[in-house]
Amino acid sequence: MTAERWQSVVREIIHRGDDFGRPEIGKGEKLNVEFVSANPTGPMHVGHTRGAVYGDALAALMAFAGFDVTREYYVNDAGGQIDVLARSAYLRYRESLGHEIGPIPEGLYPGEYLVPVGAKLKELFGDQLGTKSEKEWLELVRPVVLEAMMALIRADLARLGIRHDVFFSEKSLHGPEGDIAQTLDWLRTKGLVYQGRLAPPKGGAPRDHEDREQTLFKASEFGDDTDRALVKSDGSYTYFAADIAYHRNKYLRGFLHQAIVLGADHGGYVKRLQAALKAVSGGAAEIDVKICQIVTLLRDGSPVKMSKRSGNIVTVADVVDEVGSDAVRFMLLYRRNDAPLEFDFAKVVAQTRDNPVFYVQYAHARCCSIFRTAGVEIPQLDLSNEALENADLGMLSSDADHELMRVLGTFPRVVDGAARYREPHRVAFYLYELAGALHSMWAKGNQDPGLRFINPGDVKLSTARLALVRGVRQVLVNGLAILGVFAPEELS
RNA sequence: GGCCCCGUAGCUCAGCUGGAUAGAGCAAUUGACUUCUAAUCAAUAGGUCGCAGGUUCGAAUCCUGCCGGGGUCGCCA
Repeated sequence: MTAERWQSVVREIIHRGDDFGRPEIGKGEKLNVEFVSANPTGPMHVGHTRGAVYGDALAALMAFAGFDVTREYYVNDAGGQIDVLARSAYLRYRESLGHEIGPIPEGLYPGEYLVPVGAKLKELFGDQLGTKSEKEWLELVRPVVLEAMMALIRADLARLGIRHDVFFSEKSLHGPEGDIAQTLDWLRTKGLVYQGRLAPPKGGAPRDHEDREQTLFKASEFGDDTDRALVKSDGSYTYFAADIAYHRNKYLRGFLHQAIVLGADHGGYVKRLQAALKAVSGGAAEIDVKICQIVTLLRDGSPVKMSKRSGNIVTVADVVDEVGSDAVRFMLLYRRNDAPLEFDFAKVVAQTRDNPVFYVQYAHARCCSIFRTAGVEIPQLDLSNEALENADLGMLSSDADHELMRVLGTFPRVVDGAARYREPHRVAFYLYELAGALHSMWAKGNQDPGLRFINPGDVKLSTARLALVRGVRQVLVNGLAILGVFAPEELS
């Protein structure tokens, strides 16, 4: 009885192909997944990698589950750090004009990646910037260096196979008629903004607490721990004010479902974000804030020391160049997002069972190899989907057959759970299990020829077994697609 | 001090959305290559699920307290 169910699973896989296992939970509703959103002040470093990969896989998973997904990157191009960046680039500009700049002053970005930006500024402006006031040249330098940094970041994301649909500028929210102003007006009409004082935080050491009257948002009415400041003492908006406007903007664009991927250091930001969206959407929109815990890089068993001051940072590019995008992605996804993770270069490069990436990819390659061999050993075999769907699957009666079919049959449930709880790692673990079941049956075929996938003396059995292998391959393809990991036809 | 995350085999981690004897890989020991690619497989061994209570027919899982590790507590971004 269960055997019949399993057989129907194999048939269903072949029939539905890339759609097999698709959970029907999104119903075409719009979902915005915001991830990475690294500050555009330099290339991406490893710290960003986990959130980038997790966010991308989450987006793919939710798309597979039927959501209309938008991948979004919030560009923090409005803060004081952009001026610091522009000054740093200006220094490189002077350097490219032949001025002696000496060591990069404390507080500016020392990275070599700004050298080409200096040259670009020279190309664009000649020696004219030196004749202008700082206010003037900042205006000219900012957009140039910003674009250059975003180009670096896009290139880093591309290395990981990540592509965002929308790059949303924080700066575009500012201005007298901008979203922030409009949002604050709207909040005022709802009585959610007031002038008041905040009690100093208990314990700890508040660095900058000023007991003064200020413009506050009633975040505590929506579940936050305290009310939050909206305007700085110089009259400009706080980062949070912009963020409220940004999430309202997403809501007004029709995103009733939102997800955002943040690093562990932003854990304290969760409540206020949820409060903000609750307030601006009147409770109509929900945001799922996913926190990625830190990654410890290990080389030869000991942590890789990084120091920003000495410029000794490991970048995304470094890691991808060393181990490859597939290995990086799979290893980072082979762990719950909210658990800390050790990333050991030696293990990630190893092509053994120690490394689940190659184990799973090898399973896919093995499926392909079986089909190549089958075409040679039994030329009269019909390997079309139609023929395999109509194979006599009752021939698949060994324990190994049953185990493999059983694992195949659990794929839809695994994906459904992964999508519901936004946990792509479940798919990664599942693929590992499926790969194991295939490798195991393969090895049994070495002992017992009756368990081989290809039996030249028995076309009927071979057809059934190949239908099974086609099913395994299809599920590996569907799962790897969610993770964004390549499914190779052979390993070289 | 408040809030958040973590504590499961020597190591790295699943299981946490209550169900049956708690799982996998690595490391250790032992076997399988004239193969449908052994980049693989099979077997042995290894655990008071941080501690103590509570809820329940039943707890690694839910609740409370404590211990240990990490993060965070700005008008920064």
